[in-house]
Amino acid sequence: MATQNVLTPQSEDFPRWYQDVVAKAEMADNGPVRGTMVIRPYGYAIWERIQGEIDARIKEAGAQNAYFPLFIPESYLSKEAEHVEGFSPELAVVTHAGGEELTEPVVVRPTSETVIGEFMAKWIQSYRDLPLLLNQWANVVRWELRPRLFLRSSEFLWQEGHTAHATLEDAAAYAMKIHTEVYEDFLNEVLAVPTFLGIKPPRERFAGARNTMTCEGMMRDGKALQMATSHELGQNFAKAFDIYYQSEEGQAQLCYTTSWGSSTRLVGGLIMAHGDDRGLVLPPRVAPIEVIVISVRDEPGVNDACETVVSQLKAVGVRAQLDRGRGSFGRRVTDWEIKGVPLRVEVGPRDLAEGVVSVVRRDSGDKSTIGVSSVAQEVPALLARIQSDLFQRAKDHRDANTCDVASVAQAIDVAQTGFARLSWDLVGDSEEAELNAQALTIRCLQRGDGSVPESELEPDLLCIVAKAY
RNA sequence: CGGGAAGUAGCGCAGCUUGGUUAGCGCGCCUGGUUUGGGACCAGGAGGCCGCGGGUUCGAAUCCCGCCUUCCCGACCA
Repeated sequence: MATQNVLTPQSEDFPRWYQDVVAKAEMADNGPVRGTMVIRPYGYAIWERIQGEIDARIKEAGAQNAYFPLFIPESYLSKEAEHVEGFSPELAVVTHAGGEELTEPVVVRPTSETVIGEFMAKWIQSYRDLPLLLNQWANVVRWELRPRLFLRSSEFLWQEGHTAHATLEDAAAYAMKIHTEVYEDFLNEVLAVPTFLGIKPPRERFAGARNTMTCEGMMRDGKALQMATSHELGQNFAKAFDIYYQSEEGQAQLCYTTSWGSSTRLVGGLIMAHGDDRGLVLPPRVAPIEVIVISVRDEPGVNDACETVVSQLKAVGVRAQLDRGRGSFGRRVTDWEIKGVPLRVEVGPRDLAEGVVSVVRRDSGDKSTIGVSSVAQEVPALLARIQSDLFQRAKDHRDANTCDVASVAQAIDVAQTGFARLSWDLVGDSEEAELNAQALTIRCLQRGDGSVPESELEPDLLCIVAKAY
């Protein structure tokens, strides 16, 4: 029987394909309140793997986890002028509680610079208290105008790091450290998504920051997605919240702070960076199930062999799960493909008679047989291969769809289907407005060698222009 | 929030123009049986405030008004 489309093909309607995958892979549902999201177990399992990998890197970078309240006094937001201006339009504000009107409304945090700043001021006395390196895993609320599951929901889950330092140089170096050693490393090594690192042009900066860094990934449709961000906040928040320390010389000095975050949007990016017309394609390192072992027939000899294979895989640390045959074989295969399980092991009587099992890669569809006794040896290597092939495939796709251009007009043309890279000198205010009018944005600024500049004023910078999610 | 489209069973849709008995179809779901190497088949069955509220009418899924939600394109954004 011919395989037919279970999902809308990407080429026909990419946004529709995305929604089909989210629904059919059982990742998430819309919540009852506009813009909210119910994350289903399979989607949440992916998020938990993302959390684990990012959390380990954050701790390796020296930050500690803490937790701050969901509710923030409205007055805190107003303490930093740009910050309040940036976030006011999308705040959810609680005016009534306990059956009474509150004397001061409280906002549901859209981000936590303000509360954390308040407590940093309390906790920091001396230069010996610096740097103070904090992170929290939390939910935040931003009343978005156009929500999309995972990519932009009114409430989302994220980690937000907040640090205070004695000097600008130290703060800048730490923000960069997080950007490369946590975010870039995670995106490349775990999500298998190559990214362009750079700084945001002034107009796209975080509200209250003096510099915003970004990791921009390319989706299968050529659009950009900001996958993580790090901000140097200078002394803006330190001034607003009186974050002072006493220096070695006994002087009161203002701190320099940073903040940095990554969210459940990463799940959306993961879907769009690797997925194909058959559904999700998960890199093994984020896959809750790396290997699905399918019994072709629900009969004792086959089932016993399946269990042996699963336990051998688990013994070498592979996340393997058994699908014992209930329902048709084709149906089960299709379901696991939609869910993006990287490797499928098919165990059936014909193969077993020859002492082998069939192994099929989700990413390439390549099918091979391996001896039952060598499964535990060969599968981990195969998974590693899939991981690196997926990264390479994503990189090839990105590079093939990134073009150097010499004018804004060419950039507008190229950025319809990919990234355009051009000299930042060519883009003034009116050119930027021209791009924006075409639904294009400057995703980031880079040096010629692809490294991250310190400011937009450096000479000879390049900018990457694209449509974005 | 502006422009467009749409809300009828879990999902996808027909019916509405021209109001009229018990509102249909496909997939899915349940039961039994036969199946299982790429979305199986047969038989039986369950499941509906036709998005919400109001109006017109003897009578509304159908006509009118308001609202809500979802999707697409913008502005905002992780």
